[in-house]
Amino acid sequence: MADIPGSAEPSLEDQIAAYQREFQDLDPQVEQVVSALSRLNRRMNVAYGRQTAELGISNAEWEVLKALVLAGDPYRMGPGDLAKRLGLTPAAMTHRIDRMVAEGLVTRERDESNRVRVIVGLTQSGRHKWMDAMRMATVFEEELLQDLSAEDRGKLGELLTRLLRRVENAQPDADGRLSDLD
Amino acid sequence: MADIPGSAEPSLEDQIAAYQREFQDLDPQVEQVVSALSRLNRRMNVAYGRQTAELGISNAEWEVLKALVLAGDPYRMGPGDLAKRLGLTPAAMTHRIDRMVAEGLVTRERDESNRVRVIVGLTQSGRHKWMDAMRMATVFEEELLQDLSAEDRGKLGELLTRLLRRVENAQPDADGRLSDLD
DNA sequence: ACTTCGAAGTTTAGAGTTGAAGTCTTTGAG
DNA sequence: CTCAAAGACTTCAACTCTAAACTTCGAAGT
Repeated sequence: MADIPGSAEPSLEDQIAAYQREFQDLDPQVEQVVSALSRLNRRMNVAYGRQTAELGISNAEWEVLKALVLAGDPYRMGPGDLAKRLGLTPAAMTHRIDRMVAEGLVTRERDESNRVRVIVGLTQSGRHKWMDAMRMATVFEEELLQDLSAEDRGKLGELLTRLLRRVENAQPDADGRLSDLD
Repeated sequence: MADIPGSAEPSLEDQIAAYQREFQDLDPQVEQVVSALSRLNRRMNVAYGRQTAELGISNAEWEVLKALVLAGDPYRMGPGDLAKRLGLTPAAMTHRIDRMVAEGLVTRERDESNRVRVIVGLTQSGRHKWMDAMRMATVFEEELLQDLSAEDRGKLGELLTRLLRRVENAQPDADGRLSDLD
């Protein structure tokens, strides 16, 4: 038959076993953490993608809405700042805003006090979309953590935050291009 | 001056505070876990990207090498299986393989026993690249977890694995398209 | 055998991104 | 006051991915 061996997605355990087989100096405990983290994050993004798709927006658009809402009250930012925040090039931001203006999620106006600048503002519709997406996301997240006791949740948050702090201190924003936002 | 308010990346705490300000029914403990997870994963990918770039390959190419190595001894897979494994469309896989063949990282041959099939195989050079990338990755990962005791590492791995299991049971591979691999 | 169906890869068209070049304001040095 | 340099955004060309059409080979039915 000469079947090609591996194909469908292996279980986490099988994968770690494969890593150890192919690469001796590997701490399985470390690999467990790293692989689970990566895989979990991926699955979560798939879930978010499904939810935003249901609302008729893309994940990319959701991120722009998030950035604007989290910016606070006037809900306005310049394209350049948005680009930095989302980890995109300004060019990509220009196009993304084009689309979102066409869909009525944001507005684009020139800053009258400094006519080089552009201001992107959230529309009512954009704000509502964000709220809807947020409601769906929190339901999903609550469900995800359902099996964990309050204590475990706290511990998990603390451990992750410690790791995060370590990475952020090690590579202090470097080029400023960090991709997606939370 | 009329400066646009938010711009550079906020700290994790500030961001969670912003979420609570804009969206009342939010469990801060849940949000802490989710945001830290997402952010950490992102930073790690940036780090991996820098490392693979140093070796002259892209993150995308690294993933193909990983899949082939983890497949085990003959280090061969069909493009379709590779695509499923990496969460790409077969079309994207075709192009990716084109590039990697040109760079000498993999070979492409027709399966003589079934001439519809194609077999992608790892070259010596591809295997070495993977080894080099792996060495760099493990150094980084070890450093990342440096502050955590063995006990904490175990606990973290266990908690993440529990979450992962929950997500995987909830959405059992759905379309089979899950994007990147660990 | 002949024909049809299905599976595996490739090709093509379109969406989205990047890096580099271009445009238009603002700033500041002479 | 003028003009060069810097900054903010946009435009352009090249690249990568997706979805859908297409090609080819193999398997199964009649």
